[in-house]
Amino acid sequence: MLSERRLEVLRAIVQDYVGTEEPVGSKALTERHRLGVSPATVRNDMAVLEEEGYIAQPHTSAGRIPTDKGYRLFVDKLAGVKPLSTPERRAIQNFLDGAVDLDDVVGRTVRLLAQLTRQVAVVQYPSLTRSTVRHVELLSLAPARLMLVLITDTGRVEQRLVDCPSPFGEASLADLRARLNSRVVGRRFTDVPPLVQDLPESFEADDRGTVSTVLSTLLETLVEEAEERLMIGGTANLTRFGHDFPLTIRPVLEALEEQVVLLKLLGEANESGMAVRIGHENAYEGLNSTSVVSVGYGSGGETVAKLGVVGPTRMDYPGTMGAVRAVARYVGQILAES
Amino acid sequence: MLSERRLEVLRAIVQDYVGTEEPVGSKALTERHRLGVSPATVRNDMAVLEEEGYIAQPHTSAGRIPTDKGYRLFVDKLAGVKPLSTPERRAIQNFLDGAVDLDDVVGRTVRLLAQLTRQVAVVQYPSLTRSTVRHVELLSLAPARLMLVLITDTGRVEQRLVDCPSPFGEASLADLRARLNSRVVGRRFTDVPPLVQDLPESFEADDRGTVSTVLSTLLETLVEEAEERLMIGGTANLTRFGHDFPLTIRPVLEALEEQVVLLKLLGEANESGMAVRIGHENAYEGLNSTSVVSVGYGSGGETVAKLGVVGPTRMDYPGTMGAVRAVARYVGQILAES
DNA sequence: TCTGGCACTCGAACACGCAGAGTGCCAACG
DNA sequence: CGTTGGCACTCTGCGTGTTCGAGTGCCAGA
Repeated sequence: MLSERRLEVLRAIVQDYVGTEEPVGSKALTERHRLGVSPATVRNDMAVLEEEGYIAQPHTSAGRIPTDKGYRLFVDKLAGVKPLSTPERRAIQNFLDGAVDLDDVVGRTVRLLAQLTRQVAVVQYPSLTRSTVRHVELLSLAPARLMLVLITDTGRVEQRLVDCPSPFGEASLADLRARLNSRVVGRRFTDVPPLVQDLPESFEADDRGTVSTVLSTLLETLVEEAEERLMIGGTANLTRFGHDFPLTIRPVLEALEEQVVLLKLLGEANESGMAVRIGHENAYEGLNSTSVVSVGYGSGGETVAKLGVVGPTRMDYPGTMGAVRAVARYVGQILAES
Repeated sequence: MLSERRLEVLRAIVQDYVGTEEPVGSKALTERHRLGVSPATVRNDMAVLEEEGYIAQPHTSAGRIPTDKGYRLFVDKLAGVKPLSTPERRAIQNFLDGAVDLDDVVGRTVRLLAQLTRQVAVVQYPSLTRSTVRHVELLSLAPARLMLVLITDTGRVEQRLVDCPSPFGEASLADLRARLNSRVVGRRFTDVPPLVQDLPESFEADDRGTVSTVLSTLLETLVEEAEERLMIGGTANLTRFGHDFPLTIRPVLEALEEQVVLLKLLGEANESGMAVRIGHENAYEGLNSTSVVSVGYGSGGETVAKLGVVGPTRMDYPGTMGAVRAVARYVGQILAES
């Protein structure tokens, strides 16, 4: 176990490096932090920290920079979550309150998060899997063509065209609509399949084919939506990375276009709290030099989706975590209200 | 007017520069193109071209690179649109045919375009302004709360919550739904307002407030959708820009996040054909070192939206224009089928 | 009008030297 | 034993000077 002072030295290194983006040496450390010891002592401590793998030197005779392991220790033991200032909180709330629909909520959230953290923001649309059905609507577009519209309690709407095997009368349509709704409204998506399985049987032989088709389209929609949507913003912040440009930024941009990768990444967020994945802790190779801070959000204690930011491992963790948490909280509130 | 050979020299310069990304000199030109004259002659021609503003030297004693004006001439007079190969066409069609809904069509289109041109692709969702109404649905969520769902002929669905000033019975609801649909189905969005203006009058006094609210929400939806949605892809291709990185890429990323800017940009696409905006021809400053190739697409001769790519001014214009045009054509077909 | 030749210019690449920052180690001190 | 000051060493970064080569402009001649 590292002594108290050595931890303090590590904290100082992380803070300075995050601020200056330059390797930090022993002398500068003692000047900028009240460690109460001389540079020589700090040097000894640094040697130990390096041996343990918490810090490293880019080249001989340069200052030290934290390793992924060092950041990990910093996040776990040395840093709190920095709460936002009251004006910041107020600004968040005002900004989010202006949203008119779900797209707008997500859009505003992503811009807000990007601006607040000055990093790339990723927001997942509220998940359908956890949602409940608010309404199912069936519309007749042509004699043998229906449109199925599904409305969720998070305000999301999905529509599908259905080609019927045989013409379907208005009366049957109204009947199906009524029965379908009475069975599934208020139910969770995952609970729906068994509830509608026997529906075709109660219809006339002529209509059974169509009813089955409608049902399978409905179930398909639920499943397909497990592949969920994302919104991304703040990519211009990537240019702040600094030195070794194209090499760093390219794989990140590529990763951001791979929705699957991002969803997996967000998915790793711990159910309860916030997840911080640092550098190589990210399974996806392109993000090995970035950290991902993610958290779930939702209304009424239930997590309906995740959001987070992607930035350089050299980021202001307390501030970022504070911003991410605060935004998630307010989005949850907004969703609960609508 | 420039002589035939000088135009030929300009074409050669553009082609070589696009290929090599390096300033091209007189000697290299004569080696790589059968111009039939000596380097010295080419030098004289280059001096003229430079005087006229078609090419420039980065520094004295470097080769020449085309200016925006040079590219303009190249695009207008010297280059055709390079048609895609048959396998390419087939690949496009196969790829787009797999789409299941509108989101998917747009998503696939953007990926396709980015991959084909190796540049940033921008695709606008089919516009509502030009669309017609396929169906309006009203659902009762609570005694004084409705949901308005609007379905367009391009398969797009928009929903809005409506808080009623007074409770609204099922009978009135059905009545309103029927009358509304009989008036607006098949109509263009822009034609709708006058058609529904007198609707409230035909309802009971108690319900007029609600009917007005519903109508204004509907009209609002139409207007709001003038602010249309976009999908963007292929941003990782920006890293191919090369040398002077952060300076070039940053404003482009910023522009890409400003949907308003992009919409305006696409909007400039000529009704009939393709638009190519080169460098400083772009009104938006951040895109001064890029070119935008855009074109409208739609089903049945009608343009419902635009799509295009953003890339360095040093791009393969014939190839890019060919790809953009081909993709637009196939997307139009797909939309017409669904 | 085109061509070959020639002097000139300028940027890229490389070597050199210097200053500054930072380290590791050691001996001395409390 | 932990801490401290001192010292020699090792790098990187930067500015300078030099060379090399590509490319130009101009001119005289075909």
